[in-house]
Amino acid sequence: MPAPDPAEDLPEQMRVRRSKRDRLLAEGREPYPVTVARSASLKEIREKYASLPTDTPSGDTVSTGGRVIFIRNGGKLAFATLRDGDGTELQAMLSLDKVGEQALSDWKHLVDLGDIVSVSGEVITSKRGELSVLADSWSMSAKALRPLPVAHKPLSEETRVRQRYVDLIVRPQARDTVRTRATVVRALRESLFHRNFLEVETPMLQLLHGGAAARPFVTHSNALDTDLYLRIAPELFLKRAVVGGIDRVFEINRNFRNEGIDSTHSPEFAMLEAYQAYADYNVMQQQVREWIQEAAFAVAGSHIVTHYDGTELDLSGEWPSVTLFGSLSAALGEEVTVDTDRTQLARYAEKHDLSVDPKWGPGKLAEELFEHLVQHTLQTPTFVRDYPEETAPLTRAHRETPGLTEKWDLYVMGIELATAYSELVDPVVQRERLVAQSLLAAGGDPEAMQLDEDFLRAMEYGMPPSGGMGMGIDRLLMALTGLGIRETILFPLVRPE
RNA sequence: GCGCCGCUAGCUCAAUUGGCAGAGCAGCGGACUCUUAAUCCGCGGGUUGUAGGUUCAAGUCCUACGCGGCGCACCA
Repeated sequence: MPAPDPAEDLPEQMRVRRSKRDRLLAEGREPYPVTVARSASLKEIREKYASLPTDTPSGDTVSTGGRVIFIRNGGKLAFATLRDGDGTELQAMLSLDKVGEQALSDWKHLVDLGDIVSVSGEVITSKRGELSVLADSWSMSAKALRPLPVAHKPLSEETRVRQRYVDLIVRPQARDTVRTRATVVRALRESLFHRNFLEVETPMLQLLHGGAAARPFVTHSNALDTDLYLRIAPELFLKRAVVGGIDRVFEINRNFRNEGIDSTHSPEFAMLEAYQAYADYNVMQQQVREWIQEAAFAVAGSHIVTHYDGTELDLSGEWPSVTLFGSLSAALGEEVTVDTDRTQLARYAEKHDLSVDPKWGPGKLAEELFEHLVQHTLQTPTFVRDYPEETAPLTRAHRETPGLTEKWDLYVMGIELATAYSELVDPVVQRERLVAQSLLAAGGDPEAMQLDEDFLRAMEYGMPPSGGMGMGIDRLLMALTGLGIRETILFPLVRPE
C-alpha cells in the first residue's frame, strides 16, 4: 500500500490553502519570496498621511504590506485590512481599473485571511475617509496554510498559551504584554544601572543545590559524569561576587523550581536579585519601592497603574510596613511574638482550620498562620518585616529582637512580590545554619540546601555588611497588568499535546 | 498528589428525558466600484479528546486514560 498522502487527512480549509499555494507556484509566482518591495511600513504611512482629507489622492506611490486580517471583496473593487507587526492597520484597495481583471480575480481567489501580502500603489483616502493604498499591483509575501481563528471571539485560554503565535496575531493585548514586559525589564536595568549596580550572569547549572528553599530540577553532565542542578536561585554566587568587591551587583535571569504550577507559579520564572554592600534591609526597602515605581512609570506614565480589567493599583508614595508578628497578632486578636510557644501557635492553627505539619517549628508555624490569615488581605503594597530565624537561614539576626531576622517580604494583590534581607555575613554562624540545612537535606527534606563549602570559604574571606533582595519579574508584571502568570510569560511550559 | 467542572466543524459555542449532530464567523461557487465583524443567492465541511462498556439506539449513561480550567496541598 502506498504511503497515505498527508494532504488527504487535512481539514478542508487547509487543503484549500495548500492548493492556492500550489497554484501560485504553478503560475511561477513565489508564495514565500525571499524579499518583497517595501518602501514604507504601515505606521509610517499612517503618520505621514494622517491629515489627508476624505476621498483624496496623495499623489505618492508606496510599496508596503502586512497580514490580511479582514477582507471585503466587491465585484470590481476589493478591500482588505492589513496589519503590521506593531499593530498598525491600514486598508488596501484593489480596483478593476487599476490592477486589471486578472490581478483582481487572482487577489479574490488566492488571498485568504492570515496571508501576508505586499501592495504597491498610491496612498489615498476612500470615499468614507479611510486611509488606503490603492494598489497598482499586489504580491504574496507569505501564504498562510492555516486559517485564522475568529477575530471577534476570544481564543480559549489553552489555545492562547499553547499557540502563542496565534494569540499574538489575533489579540492586540497579547502583543502589548510582550512590550510591557520588555519595558519593565529595561526600566529595572536602568534603575539599577543608575544606582551603580553591575549586571552579572552567574551559573544556572550548579553542582550543589542552595540559595533558597525549593525543590530543584536535576540534570546530568556527560563530560563531568555528574548530576547538576538547575539553579533555584543565584544568591550564593552573587554573594561570592560581593565578597570579591563587586559591591553593587545584580542579575536578571531565570530560576527553576520543580514544584507546583498554578496561576502564580511557573517552573521557570524570571527573577531580579541584587546585593549592595554597606546597605541593609531598610535601604533595600526604599530602593525596591523606587525600582517598582520607576517600572510602573515606564509602563503607565504614572505610579498609579491601570489593569486590563480597569482596576487601578496605586503604587505611589510610601508603602506601609508591618511586622510579621504584629500583623498576625492583629488577625488573631491575640498577641503573638517570636517567643510564643509552638503549642499555643498550633492551637491558633487548629482554630483557623489550618492543618499543621508536625515537622514545623514555631517559626514556620507562625509564618504559615500569616500566609493563611493575613497574606490575602495585603492588596495594596505592604512590607512585612522581621521573620523568625527558623525560616531564614541566610539572613542576619535582628539587631534588636533575638530569634528574629532582618528580612522583609513585599506583598501586592495578596501575592509575594519581593523579599530582602540584611545578609548574614558571619561565616561561623552561616556554617552552623547551612550544616543544619544539610542535615535536613540528608534527612530527606527535598527543599533543604546542601552544604556549599566553596561558598563558606568565600564568606570566610569576609563579606561586607550588605543588603540583598529578590523580586519575581513575572509577578511584577502581574502586579502592573493584573494578568495571570501564564499571560506574562510569552511561552509558558505546557504539557505536551 | 486529591476533589469538582469541561473537551462537539478551522475558531467560538448549541444540541430538551438516551431518539436524524446544529449555529455564527471562517471556507467554496456566484452577484455587487467605497467596504469597516459589508450585503445577497447557493454549497460543502464532523472518528463529538482516546479506549472500552451498557442499550434496539450514546455527544448524552458507566469505567479507565489523556489534556485543560478551578479549588485544596507545596512554593516565589
